[in-house]
Amino acid sequence: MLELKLQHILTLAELFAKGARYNFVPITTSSLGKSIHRSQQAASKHLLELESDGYIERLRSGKRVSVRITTKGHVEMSKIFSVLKSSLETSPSFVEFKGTIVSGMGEGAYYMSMKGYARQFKSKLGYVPFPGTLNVKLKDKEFIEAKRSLDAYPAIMVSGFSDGKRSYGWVKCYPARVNNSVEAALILLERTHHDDSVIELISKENIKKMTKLATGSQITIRVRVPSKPPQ
Amino acid sequence: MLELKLQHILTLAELFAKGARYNFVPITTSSLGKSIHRSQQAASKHLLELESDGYIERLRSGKRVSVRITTKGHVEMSKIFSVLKSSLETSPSFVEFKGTIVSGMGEGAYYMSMKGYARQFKSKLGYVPFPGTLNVKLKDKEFIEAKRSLDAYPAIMVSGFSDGKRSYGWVKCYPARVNNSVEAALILLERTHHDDSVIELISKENIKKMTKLATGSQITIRVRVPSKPPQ
DNA sequence: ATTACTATCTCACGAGTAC
DNA sequence: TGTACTCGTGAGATAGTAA
Repeated sequence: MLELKLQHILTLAELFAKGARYNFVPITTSSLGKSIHRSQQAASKHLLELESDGYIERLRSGKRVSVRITTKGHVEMSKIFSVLKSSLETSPSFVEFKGTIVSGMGEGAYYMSMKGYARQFKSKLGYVPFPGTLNVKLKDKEFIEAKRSLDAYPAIMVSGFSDGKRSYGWVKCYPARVNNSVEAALILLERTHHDDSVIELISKENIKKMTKLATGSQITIRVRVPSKPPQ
Repeated sequence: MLELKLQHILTLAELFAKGARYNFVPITTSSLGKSIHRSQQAASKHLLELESDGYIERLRSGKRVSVRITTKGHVEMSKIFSVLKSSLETSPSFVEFKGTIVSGMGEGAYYMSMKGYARQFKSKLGYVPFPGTLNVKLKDKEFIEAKRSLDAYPAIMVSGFSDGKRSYGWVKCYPARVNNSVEAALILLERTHHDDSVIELISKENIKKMTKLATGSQITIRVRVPSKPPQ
C-alpha cells in the first residue's frame, strides 16, 4: 500500500533530482514551486507535509532552509517507482485474437498457392505455406478492433503481381502463434472476400492437424508487437 | 511537461498491469475501484476522463466494457516513469562535507601512528597513513548533521587496543575523496578531543601537499555511500 | 528577498441512486 | 449484477499578506 500522497510524488522527485537524498540541499519554496508547476504556497505546504510524514528533514541555517530526503522517503519513492516499472514491464506485448474456426472455402488456399505469392512467402517467411488457409471467425468486437489496429504495427509485406489475365493484391503477414504453440502468420489481404470479423492464417503445416482442432473449435492467436515504450 | 493528472497515474498503471496496452481488456469500474483503493464512482470518472483525454479507448460489447491503452497513454506513462527513474538514478550517492582546514594539533597524528592502529590501517585500508591527520572545521549545520548520519552507513572498523598503560578506542573509517581528487579516509574516533563540528581525515600522503592547500583553505570531502534503493 | 498563515475556490471523491 | 448521473464534503490549490 502506498503511503505517499500522489500530489507529493513530483515534489519528492524534484528533491531527488536536486540531490537531496544524502545531503542537505538548500532550496526555496518559490523555486521548488516553479519546478513542480505549482505555487510557492503549494510547495511550502508539500514540504511541511512531507516533513511531518517523515519523508524529508529540514534544517534552517539562519535564513536558508536545507532539505534532505529520509530513508523512509527513499523507500516510499522506490515503491512507487517499482509499481510503475512492473506495470509497464509486465505488460504483454502481443495482440490477441479469439474466435472459432470456420470452414475454409478453399478460395484463399487457391490464391495463396499461386507462384507469385508462394515464391515471396518462401523468401520472406522462410516457408511455402501449407495449401489451405485457416479462417477464424472472431468472437467479439474487441478482436475486430484489434484486427484494424494491426495496421499500426510492422508487417512482412508480400507484394501483389499480375499474371497477364488479372492482378492480385498485396498480402501483409504478421507472424503469430496459434494456441500458444503452432507458428503461423496472420495475413491481411488487399482484396478479400471476407468481412471484418474473419481472419486468415497460413502456416508451414496444416494448422488444424497440428492443433488437433476442427471447424467450430475455439482458437487463440497471438501476434507479437514491438513493446518499445514510445519516446 | 506532464499532461496526465497525478490522480490518474495509479489507474493507468493498473490498466497496464491488467494487460490493456495492446488488447482490449474487460474491466468493471468496481473492480478497478478496488485495485486503485478508490470508489467505483471514482474509477468510473477516471475512465471517462482518461478516455476523453485520449489516454484510453473503450468498447462496449453489450453489458461488458473493455478498455485499451492508446499510444498517447503509453507515451504519457513512459514520461512519468522516466521522470521518476532519472530523479532516482541521477541522485548522487555520496555524503558531502565542506569546511576549512584547521591546524592539526598533532595529537591525532600521534595516536594514529601507533602500531596498534597503523597495523590495522595497513591491512584494512591498504596503507599506513601519513603521520598527521587533517582537521576540517565544518562550515554549516547541515554538515554536522551529515557527520552524525554517517553512522548509518557501512564503515571500515579499526578496533581499539590496549598497550598496558592505557586503552585506545575504535576508529571508524569512511573512504573519501578530497576536492574530488585525493583519496583519503574520514575517521570517526570513539574518543575524540574535537567537538562535533570538526572532522578528521587520514591519507597515504600529506593531504595539504597533494591538494596544495593550507590552513584556512576551503575544502570539500565526499564519502561514497551505497545508493541501493532500500527494499 | 524569505516562509507560512488565512481565506477562498475548485475539483476529486464517495454516497445515493437512476438506468 | 453493470455504468454514470447529481450533490455534499473536504482536500488541495492559489491569492493575499504577516512576520
